[in-house]
Amino acid sequence: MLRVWLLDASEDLSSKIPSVLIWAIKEDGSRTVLRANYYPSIYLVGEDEEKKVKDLTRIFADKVLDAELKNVKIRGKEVKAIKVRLNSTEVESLGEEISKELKLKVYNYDIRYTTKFWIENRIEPSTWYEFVEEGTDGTTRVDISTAKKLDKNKPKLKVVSFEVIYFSEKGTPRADRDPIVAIALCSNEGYKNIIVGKENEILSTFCDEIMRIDPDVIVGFKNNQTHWSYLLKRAKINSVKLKVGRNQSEPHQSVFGHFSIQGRINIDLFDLVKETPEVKLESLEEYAEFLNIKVNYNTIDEFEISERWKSKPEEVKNFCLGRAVTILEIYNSLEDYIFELSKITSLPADQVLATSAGFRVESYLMKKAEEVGELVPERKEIVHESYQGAIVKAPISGLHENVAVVDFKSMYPSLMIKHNISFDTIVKDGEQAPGLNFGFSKERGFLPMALVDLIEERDKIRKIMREVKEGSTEYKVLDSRQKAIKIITNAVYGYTGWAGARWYAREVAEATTAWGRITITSAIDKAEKLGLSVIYSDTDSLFVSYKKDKVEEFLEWIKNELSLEAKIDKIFLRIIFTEAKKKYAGLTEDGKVEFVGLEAVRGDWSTIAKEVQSKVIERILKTGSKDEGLKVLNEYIDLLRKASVDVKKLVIWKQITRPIEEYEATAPHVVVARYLIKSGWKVDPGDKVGYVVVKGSGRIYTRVKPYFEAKLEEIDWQYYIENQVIAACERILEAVGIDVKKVGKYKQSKLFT
DNA sequence: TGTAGGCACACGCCAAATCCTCT
DNA sequence: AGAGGATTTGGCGTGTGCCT
Repeated sequence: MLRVWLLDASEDLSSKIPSVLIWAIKEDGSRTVLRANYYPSIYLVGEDEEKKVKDLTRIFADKVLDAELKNVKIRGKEVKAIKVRLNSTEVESLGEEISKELKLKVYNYDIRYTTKFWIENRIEPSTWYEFVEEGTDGTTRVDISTAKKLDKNKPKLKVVSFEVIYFSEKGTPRADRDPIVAIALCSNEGYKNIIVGKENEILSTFCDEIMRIDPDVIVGFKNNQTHWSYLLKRAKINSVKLKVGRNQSEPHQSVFGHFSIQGRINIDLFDLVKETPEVKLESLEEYAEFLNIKVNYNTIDEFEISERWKSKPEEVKNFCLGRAVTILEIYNSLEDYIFELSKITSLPADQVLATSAGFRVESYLMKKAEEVGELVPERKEIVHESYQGAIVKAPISGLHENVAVVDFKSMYPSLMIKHNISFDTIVKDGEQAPGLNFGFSKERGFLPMALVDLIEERDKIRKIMREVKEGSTEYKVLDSRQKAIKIITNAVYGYTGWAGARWYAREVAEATTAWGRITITSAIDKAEKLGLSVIYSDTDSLFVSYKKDKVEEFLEWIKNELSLEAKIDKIFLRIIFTEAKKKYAGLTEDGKVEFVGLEAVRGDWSTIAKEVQSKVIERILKTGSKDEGLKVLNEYIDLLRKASVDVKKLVIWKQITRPIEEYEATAPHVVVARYLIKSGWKVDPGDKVGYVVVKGSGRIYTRVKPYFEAKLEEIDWQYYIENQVIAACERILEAVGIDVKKVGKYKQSKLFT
């Protein structure tokens, strides 16, 4: 018996029979690689099955191991299918070939061999298993069918973080031209090093150290998008082999720009930043701050890094090493979450972060499909018709006191379960979804089943958590797991309405929102009947005047009459609404001010505008006096008139969302991006461009500059006062009854001419 | 390699309206 | 007074980022 924790799997290219190499950790802590034969299965559906089973084994004798008839389900419908075990890892091309030759519809075929490995064998990555050993041929062979899951804690992984500094005379470093000047390496066993010197030596030392430390995980920031391809290119130029893999191999690009390193897990924290909406500029330092991780170095902007390398290399080295340290610390705080997400989705930790929500849900559903004999439809392009979504009730604008926020608990998943909404339960007769000409049968559907499993699992974990010491390792692992489950649960509804989904079902998404609308509408009516005035409502939440007894009665009614759960999410002592939906700010019982949707939480407003708006609102909420708010605004306007605000606070950041030539309109941020590109900087979709508005006349785009080129003297203060600071505060003050245009003397006065 | 729809808001674009200057 | 260019106005489209 062999007990191992599974790190990753890759196709065994050296084997003649289809096999995988499984990278694993043994109980004694040693690292190992196992070899297992695995014949992937595809399914064929159509006429004349018995005959075609014979044809199959005849025509594709060398490519097919065996074929048998099986009862399976396609979107819930029982069908007979030929299950074919392929004697090949070329699943997709072979599947297509067989399908064409035998004129049968093919299922479970357009999935990568290694992905199928986990799913078909019902093995989860990042988990302990026991296998029966089959012997050894240099590598230990195991029989995958003997896999038995064990409930054991994750072993301690060896982790290395790295950061790279490139030198470029002008603009974004280019791998064909600009050298690497420093690489910082850091391990979770206390190793710390900044490698500098000749480029070929930097590269070989980097490889040597990695091979010596032999980490299970290599973590970086933007390593998929930048570092690995850059390092590979520079290694080639220097005739150095970038040996970092467990087989002395180089990193290789796998699908979708992600890099794989044999036997190790390559993690890019940038993937995590991108899915953290609170982090607006998506920088490492901002992310660290969000996670309450202290940064112990002075940040150097990418635009000045090469400059600084020439003048003060020690500072750059310190920066580089500091970043590596921070990367490691961030990784440490998120490690459990990453591996729990990997388990739930059956996507190796290496890939799970690189994939988006839709693919995580899909991977989870594929796992479930295997359990119940549901076939996996092929991925195909479809035309998506958009459908009606949720209801947002216009708020009663103004300053309110004692407002309770009542939330339905996971409304969409609950409705999908309650009404059995699923792609395999759609029926034209019987009870229909509200306002739609179809409904759902009573027989338990696939999606509700999957959702029930997820919710039950999460409840189970949360129950255990109550008995575990908060802050303990076990608690943290459980918490990571329940968070990972929640993310998958909440994304299932959206998945069904996603055009790229294998199990795309607009009807499912449409019916879910339809029942959602009925639900919230009836809740609003009931609340009003109970004498709770509904100040605002969005999708699954209601803001009501807080009367304890009545709210409790209301929650009871939801439970009994709607068979759904709702709870008081929070109580605002004071709350401000403007006329706009999805925007408000409130003071909670613990004295915190929360901003929702307002400029203060948007990444595309200058810091000064956000700061003034927050301060104005905070003052109003805390004092209850609107005049106090106006006072704050006036103080700040004086500061701006005196030009005594740091340029950094004036930068407006906007994302470039497409290749620059695809823009139709001349937007300020696009003009700046074009200028940057002309100056040798790379601006790709997803990059953020920071600019300031300078003095001049006419269109704004004619007088914008990259933030690092702007001087304080040229700032257009008038713009910042009117279009940023006042713009952000005006609607707020108006909502509480102050007409800034009349009361404020600043709007009309030309300050600089 | 994109979970969904609903929403606000800035600013450019473009044409019509209005203003302004000059004859 | 009227021509004709300059400037303003207002509706609409583009673009971004937020909420649940």
